[in-house]
Amino acid sequence: MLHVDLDQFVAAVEVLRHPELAGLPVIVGGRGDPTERAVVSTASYEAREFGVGSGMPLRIAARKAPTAVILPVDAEAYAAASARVMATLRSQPGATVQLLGWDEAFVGVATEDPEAYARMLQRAVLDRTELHCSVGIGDTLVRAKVATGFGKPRGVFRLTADNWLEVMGDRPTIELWGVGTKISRRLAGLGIATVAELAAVEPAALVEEFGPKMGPWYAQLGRGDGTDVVDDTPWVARGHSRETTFQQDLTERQQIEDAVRELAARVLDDVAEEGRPVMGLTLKVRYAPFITKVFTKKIAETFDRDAALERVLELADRIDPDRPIRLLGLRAEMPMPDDTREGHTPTRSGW
DNA sequence: TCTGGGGTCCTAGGACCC
DNA sequence: TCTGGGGTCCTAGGACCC
Repeated sequence: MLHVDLDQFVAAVEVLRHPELAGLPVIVGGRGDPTERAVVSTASYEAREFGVGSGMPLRIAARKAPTAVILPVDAEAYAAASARVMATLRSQPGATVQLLGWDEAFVGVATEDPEAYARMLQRAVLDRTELHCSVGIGDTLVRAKVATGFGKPRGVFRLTADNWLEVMGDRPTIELWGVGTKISRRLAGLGIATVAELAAVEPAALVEEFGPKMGPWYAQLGRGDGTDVVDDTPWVARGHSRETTFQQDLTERQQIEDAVRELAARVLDDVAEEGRPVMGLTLKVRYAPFITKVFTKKIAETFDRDAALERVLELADRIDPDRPIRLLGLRAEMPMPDDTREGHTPTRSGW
């Protein structure tokens, strides 16, 4: 199968409608104001030359790239561009498309010449959307996804059981899809630093450290193994959430209650729009950069907005009003129509 | 002059039941 | 005269992804 990833997607969409920005360092993040608490969504390749990357505080990005053009996030524009890209992929002969996000998808297809098919996809996307993409080819989803990184920008790369260790073996485990800073550090603590070392480990040996599911899962990741099925079942959200980071910390009781009510309205509207009930609530409170508390409440399934709001306010009673509040978040969980899957391996998108 | 916002899934521990 | 063992549900927290 193939994995398609748009190159610097958000920045590319902005350049399309602001052609004068072509070739300039462009940073998209927050409301486009580098004095605010916000982070970089995407940086153009020119901006990356300055050491700017996604997830970086906007304030720091602006300091590193003083000449960069900083634009606000325009989610609707990216969603529209994304829809055109995905429609293009779906219209290709024999293609099964599994979305991974705004700018990524797996494409399942039976073909004798996947490289030619990949080039054909790139051409079709460019013709219809003026956007460039990179394509990974693999015999598992994991290998296809990792392969794309070697194809960037605008290229094609293939990873299979035959060349996986040759290409990935000496690289640190953090380069695997699903291994981040924490896990790579814990693996290193077990003497496992490289992909080859992870691939060689007995899956059961990782159970003690990572648990019955994640332990064997990481061993499998090291080998690049996993499913090779592209699943185009339409995605159904498990829940909806909203978060707000306040530009100035909240300190007054009334401010806090107002903020909770506003958050609840937005989240419950999202749920109501789908015509689905709420069955769980999670309130997140950040008192300081690293002190976050979550309060969870399972509730009787309800379509009643006022009833749900009551439960939100009950959770909010647990907020400590004497500590300044930097962030509030609320998540509503919805029952899954047919949630009877059992004995599943971890199923984060694409797994 | 640090660290957004919207998602997913897993794990551990306590409560409770038989 | 002292605490087994299996199971489920719930809550809180952690980790990762784009």
